[in-house]
Amino acid sequence: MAAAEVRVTLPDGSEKRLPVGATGADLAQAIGPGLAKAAVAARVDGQVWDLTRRLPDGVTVAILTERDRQALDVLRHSSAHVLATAVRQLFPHAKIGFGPPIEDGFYYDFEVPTPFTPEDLERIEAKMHEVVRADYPFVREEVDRAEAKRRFADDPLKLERIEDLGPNEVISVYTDGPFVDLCRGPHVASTGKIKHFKLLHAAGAYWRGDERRQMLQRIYGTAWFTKDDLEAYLRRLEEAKKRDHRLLGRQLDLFSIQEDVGPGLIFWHPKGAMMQFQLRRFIEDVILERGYQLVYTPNLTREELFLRSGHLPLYAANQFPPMAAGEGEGEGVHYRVKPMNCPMHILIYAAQQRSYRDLPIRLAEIANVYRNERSGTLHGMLRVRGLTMDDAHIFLREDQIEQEIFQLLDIVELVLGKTFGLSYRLDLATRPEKKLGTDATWDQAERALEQALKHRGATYRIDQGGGAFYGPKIDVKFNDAIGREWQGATIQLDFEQPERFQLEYAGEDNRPHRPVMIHRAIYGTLERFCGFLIEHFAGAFPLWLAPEQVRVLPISDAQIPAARAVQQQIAAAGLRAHVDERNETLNYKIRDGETHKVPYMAVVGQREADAGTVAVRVRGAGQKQVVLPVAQFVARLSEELQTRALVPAIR
RNA sequence: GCUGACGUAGCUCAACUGGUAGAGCAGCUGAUUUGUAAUCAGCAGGUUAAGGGUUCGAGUCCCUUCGUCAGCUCCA
Repeated sequence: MAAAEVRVTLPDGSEKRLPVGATGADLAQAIGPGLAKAAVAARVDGQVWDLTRRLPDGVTVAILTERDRQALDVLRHSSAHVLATAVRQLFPHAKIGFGPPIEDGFYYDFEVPTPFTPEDLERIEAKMHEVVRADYPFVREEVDRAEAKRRFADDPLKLERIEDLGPNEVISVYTDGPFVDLCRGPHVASTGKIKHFKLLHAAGAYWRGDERRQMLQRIYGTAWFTKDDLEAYLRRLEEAKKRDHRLLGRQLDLFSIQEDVGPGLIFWHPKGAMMQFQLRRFIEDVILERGYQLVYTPNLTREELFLRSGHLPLYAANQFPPMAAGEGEGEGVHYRVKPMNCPMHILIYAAQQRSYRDLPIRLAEIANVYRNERSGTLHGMLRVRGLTMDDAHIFLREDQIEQEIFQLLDIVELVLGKTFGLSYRLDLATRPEKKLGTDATWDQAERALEQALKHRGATYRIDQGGGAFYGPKIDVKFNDAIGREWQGATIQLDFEQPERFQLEYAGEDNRPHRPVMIHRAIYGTLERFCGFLIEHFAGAFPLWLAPEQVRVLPISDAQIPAARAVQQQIAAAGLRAHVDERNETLNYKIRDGETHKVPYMAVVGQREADAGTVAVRVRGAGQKQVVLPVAQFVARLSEELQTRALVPAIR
């Protein structure tokens, strides 16, 4: 009888009849015992539900198992509740904030009088294991607003949350054993499902991310379905630690930050500077072939320039304060260090009359700019105050925007995709709250970028409110060798500054027209990109970037002259090589070369000296060695260098 | 900027409840002349981040400043 049944559709399109009141768990059981065992949650008409909720008639249901990413989020969300359960037992007066799943785990925010110590975390984790062993079911209840307020009368943060819920929202409450939380859900069936987790660290976090509100104490943890996954994740954290560019930067003598000079200011040591030089040279070649022109502009300017550009009202917090002019100049004259190059390049554009025939005009400058980043945000080379941008500003007609975006995406593909072998994705970042210009120009600019992306056939995501203050942008996000996401390249469209500077070009109609501007960077900044490269390659750079490409190792002093001759042949081919003439054993020199991640070591013993060969040791390849005539060795390396190969030519 | 933790030799780390700063690696010197991831010995190296305070006595306790780290926020 139909009234006693509900009908649900499965993902394969088939239909299943269940008794009224059947839950997701019942459905899984009806499909098969294996699925019932593996089931974590149900996706009901696209929404993830607890397995214990009753299925309405006519819905489409998919049973989520450990293989579904959404199931992992459910597990982590439940883990956050287990964390809160444990914290409430150990700290009964802790007020509870939010506890969502995140990228690789979960967190929960608590308001407590004193921050959690590492010892607290150990105790909390132990208590969590007790909660798991107790295997409390997660019980969902729907309550009305008055009831919700009554239940959370002692939790001001939750009360605030309840106030913010819309009038028609269903208020649900989940209970696991002793712990009750206001929560949308869903959850796993019981706390016993959570087995493989670990608390990672605690840190302060503002309530609702607002720095004017009180600071809560956030505990981060990670949780996985299997022990292997958990261990793999913890290994990944270890791996990330080993790749830390601050550590490798010191070990490989690439860069330093000097307390005497100030935070966020990078000293590029000779080896790091060589990398920067190679990166610069590469990108300059690429853009010069594509119609760009190099310019150099001052680091300082009268601050009126930034008033005119619109920086001062909206960007002053990120700029260093003004400095007075020298003696003899007017009292009121103040200078600023530049945080961006755009106004400078605009002045070059405006320095002469421009014709529609000249456009696009592409002005590029790899220049230092300085931004007064908040001290707490600074981080090695990845977030600095002195930035070397591979910057360019393109002045063009509106009808040229699309073509130019295509060219820029081509450059991104050439540099990030082809040369560095990175996979990346595109974000379209739209107008932020603090912005210049009218909604009409923003509409126009956002539409232009979106059109270009669509016509290109590119896939992209929308980053709502992520744009620059003067215009929307396409941000390029790429992944490194261990799966982390980075941002560098950016393409920004700007209708605003041409307006503010009254830029013009003479059109075909012999009348003045306003050009559009594109701001773009491919590496982003050389600091961040270099920091990324260090972590991505774990310091083992491809040959073309490696500061030291070949180390020639004489086995004893007797082979030093032969080794020097080899070094000269290598250097003559444009490769960076040096001879390790130190009075040490071969083993020592090899260990030193490996720890410094030199791509090739060329061992010269008496046999090689006599035969005109080298015994080549490839970085990381262990004892395996290839004996080659010097000329052949040099030829193979030259090829590897020219092609900017990512894998060694000799293996 | 905010919250918390931290700051000892170039690097990694020691130094009991306050009692004269110590080791390994790196560096220098010498011996050794080495065949694929550390040869041996000796020497040198520090106003314990800076400044102030408490104390007979401070690396250790207190205050201020600077910096670093984990986050929040922000972002190339």
